[in-house]
Amino acid sequence: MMDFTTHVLEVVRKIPKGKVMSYGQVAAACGNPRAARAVGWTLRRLSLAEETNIPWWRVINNQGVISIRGHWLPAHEIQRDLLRRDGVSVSEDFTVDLKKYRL
DNA sequence: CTTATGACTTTCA
DNA sequence: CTGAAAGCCATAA
Repeated sequence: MMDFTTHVLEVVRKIPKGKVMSYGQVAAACGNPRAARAVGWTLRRLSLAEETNIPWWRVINNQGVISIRGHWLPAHEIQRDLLRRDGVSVSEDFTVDLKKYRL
């Protein structure tokens, strides 16, 4: 049994290209559908750790919107570009069609 | 062990 | 539709 953090990293790393996953979805994959906040906490730690090996940009909230509040860098802009690079259409409001891209 | 925080989610107005 | 509040989980101090 992996730790919650490790499990989250594994799940996020397994996200297929052209698809997006919500924090709640990732948390559910870890066995705790309510631990979405914990997922965000862990991923935030990753960005700071420079461990960009993980497609954290494919992880968004259940609304299909990039809720990053930009504390250290304009992640929302970078994330939109990365998602577009993956073939995901992102609106100007940083909204993604979960109906199509939600895994 | 207790308190505080956070890239969330859901429900009510 | 938009806005605010409460709830739940994990990590850090």
